[in-house]
Amino acid sequence: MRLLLVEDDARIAADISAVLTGAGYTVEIAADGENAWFLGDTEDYDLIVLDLGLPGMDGMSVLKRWRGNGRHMPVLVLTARGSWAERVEGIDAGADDYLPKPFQFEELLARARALIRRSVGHGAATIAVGPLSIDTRAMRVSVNGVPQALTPLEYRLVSYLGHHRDRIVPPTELQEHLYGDDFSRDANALEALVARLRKKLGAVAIGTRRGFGYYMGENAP
Amino acid sequence: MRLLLVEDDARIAADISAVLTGAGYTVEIAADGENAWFLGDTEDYDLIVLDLGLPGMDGMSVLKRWRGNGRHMPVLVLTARGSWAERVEGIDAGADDYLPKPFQFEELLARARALIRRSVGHGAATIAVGPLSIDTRAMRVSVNGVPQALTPLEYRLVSYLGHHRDRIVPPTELQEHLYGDDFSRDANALEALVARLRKKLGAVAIGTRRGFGYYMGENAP
DNA sequence: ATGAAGCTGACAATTCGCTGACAGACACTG
DNA sequence: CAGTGTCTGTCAGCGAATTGTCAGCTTCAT
Repeated sequence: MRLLLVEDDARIAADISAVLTGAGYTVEIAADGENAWFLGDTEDYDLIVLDLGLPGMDGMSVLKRWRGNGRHMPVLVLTARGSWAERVEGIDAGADDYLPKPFQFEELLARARALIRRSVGHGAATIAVGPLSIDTRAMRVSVNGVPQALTPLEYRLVSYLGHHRDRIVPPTELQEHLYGDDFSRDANALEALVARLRKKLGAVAIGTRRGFGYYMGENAP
Repeated sequence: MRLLLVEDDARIAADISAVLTGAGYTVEIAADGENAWFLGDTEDYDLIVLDLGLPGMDGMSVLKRWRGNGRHMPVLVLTARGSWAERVEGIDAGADDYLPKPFQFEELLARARALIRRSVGHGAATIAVGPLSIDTRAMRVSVNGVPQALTPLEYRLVSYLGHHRDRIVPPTELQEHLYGDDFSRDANALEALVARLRKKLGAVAIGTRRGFGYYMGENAP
């Protein structure tokens, strides 16, 4: 899962980023409105955490411009405490959820999970695909009810494919979501990762559509 | 189920009460500390929802006096957000759970249900995980019945993991709960703490899922 | 048939978590 | 006030798990 964190205070940004990274997300940071707008408009994120009150372009304007351009990724807005007017304005601007500052990191994670789930159309904390079940809260994957020992990277891949079940996911998209900005990796790293996963979960767990990408779930040609 | 709601703001009290009543609970309201203490000490409730910052006797003192008198009904404390010191003090005073304000009513209900379930399940005060038993009231941990001398920080870690048994707790979450917003500590501090604990409680007490976090209880693999 | 795309096993580099030693902060005691 | 002991953060080094890379192989589409 790839997140964009828009926050101008470097220290706060580092803290939040650490928490999100610890929860298994790939986090990129934008420190001002211009940059945030550009990244949000051109890149593909699973969630954007947007702090209002930025230098440069105002956070609310950034959000409005994204929505105006038809970008509809989930956006979680961090607001000042008790600012009701801001909330209302934000709802109109197209925010998906709010978190008044200061907040518990745990709550940020819970809301992030909820938003990501909702955005891809699943209501439950556990996603079931064929013989697999993915518990996004315990970060555990079971095959026919038997829990599997997955490494963090493996889990992130399964989780992403599970959230986008029945859809072909191009390798480039997967690389972006797994590795973020870091382009240093060989394309083969992903293939090796898939191979290791299939060995653990069974060959049927992840399908390949040659020339297009990988998928989980039903996707017969 | 009979609940006591301790809240001085009449409007907020009415709102919360309506929600709880709607969920099928019988709700009584105490608007100040003296009254709350009297009711909690003489009546029998399945759960007490306690807002701190009351007129008259302070909420924390009320809680301490209840516990001092041997009353051990579950208490859910509503705290100001981000007040780490308050939380720690509350743990010591004997609170069973926390909810930072403002909160979603849905979450209040969920936590209330969990607390009530837990309290009827096994006497509330002790959590048993494998060879460990954690007496949350006496703040004492035993291994196979043998009491262990734990330092305050060690106890807080065990207690937190015990309350979240069978769940992977990411290191960032633990750091937040142990150290509050102060992220200046080296990540290694937590690891050192875990190492010391394992030396006291036995290596099996706390498990590690590399790349994910720590856990107590069943969580293989 | 043939080249491209994808798979796989082996190996190496890197990261992560554990541990023992040490030091500063603090409280308690004589 | 000095001395002592406890608690906890920091450091450095070790071992192991994780992950990237490479080379050769298989499969597929045209």
